[in-house]
Amino acid sequence: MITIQEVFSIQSAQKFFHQLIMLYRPFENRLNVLLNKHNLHRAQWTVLYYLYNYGNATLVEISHYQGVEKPTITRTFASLEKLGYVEQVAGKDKREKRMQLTKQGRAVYEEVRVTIDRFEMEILQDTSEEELIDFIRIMEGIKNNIKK
Amino acid sequence: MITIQEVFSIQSAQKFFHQLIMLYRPFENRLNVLLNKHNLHRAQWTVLYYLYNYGNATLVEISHYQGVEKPTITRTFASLEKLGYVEQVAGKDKREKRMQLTKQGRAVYEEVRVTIDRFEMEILQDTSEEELIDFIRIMEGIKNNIKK
DNA sequence: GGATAATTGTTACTCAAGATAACCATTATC
DNA sequence: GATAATGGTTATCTTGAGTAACAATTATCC
Repeated sequence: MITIQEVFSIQSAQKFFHQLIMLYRPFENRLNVLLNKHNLHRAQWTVLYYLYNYGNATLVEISHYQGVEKPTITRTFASLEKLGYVEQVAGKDKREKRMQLTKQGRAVYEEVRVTIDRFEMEILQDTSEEELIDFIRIMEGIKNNIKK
Repeated sequence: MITIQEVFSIQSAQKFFHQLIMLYRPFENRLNVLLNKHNLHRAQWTVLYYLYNYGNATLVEISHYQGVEKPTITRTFASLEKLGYVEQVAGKDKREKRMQLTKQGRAVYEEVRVTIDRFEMEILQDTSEEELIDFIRIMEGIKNNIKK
């Protein structure tokens, strides 16, 4: 039984999904332009973000968090290690490869952070704090529904 | 001069951006799983969406709309043409290559639409119509700010 | 306590989707 | 009519992801 209310919802949902897709690509483009100036890419940046905010992590942790497969993170770790931005920490296992930011990695993160913050403020200039908080809450809910 | 209010905003903005990135990837994964059942990918689907809702379009139109370069759309058009989902329409130019959905293309769109709608409803189940509409409005604003 | 299962990570290979650069036709403009 | 702009293509490269198969280590279960 389809009600008028549900019909409206389907249309809004369609529009929402389409907007999300259409928003993401130009957003990632702009982000990558900023990151390229620091010889970084989006995938590396998200790992730096995680390590900066959560201390250290294993490959499996990050791959779960980001919803990608393990080999993807293996490569990202390897590239960040090569750049000297991350290093290994002893885990409780011989299997575990626990990573954390190096001093240089933290410095780079903070440097790039300034650029990204400026970009964020530019993009979100018309958005109020309240809207942003609502937005974040909704996104978290959606993310949980996706992972189910 | 940084006020407390602005400091909060920066933190919200950081979180917002991170959530957007973290949301998008699993979302695209799930979407692609659905689309793969119909031998489609996200990039093709967005073109089908555009043509279904806007009638017909040139390569340049779509590349502007999606914020990607022309060669990307050349390939997407080519693959959709090969599948028999789109066809050329006469434009006002000999240069223009104006595309529209074929009968089959429209049928496929509508068929896939049902699957996608179900997915959308599942993901957005906790979100109200009002929140959705707010969300769409904010995303449109952000998209405009990005394109500047 | 030892066989089996699970976990952590890697390597090799493939693919989607995008970018850039250089180019050809065609149409506009000066 | 020469030059610039527009629409589109081709060739080549890169990022970032996936799958499959595997090795090493640790947990579990009989």
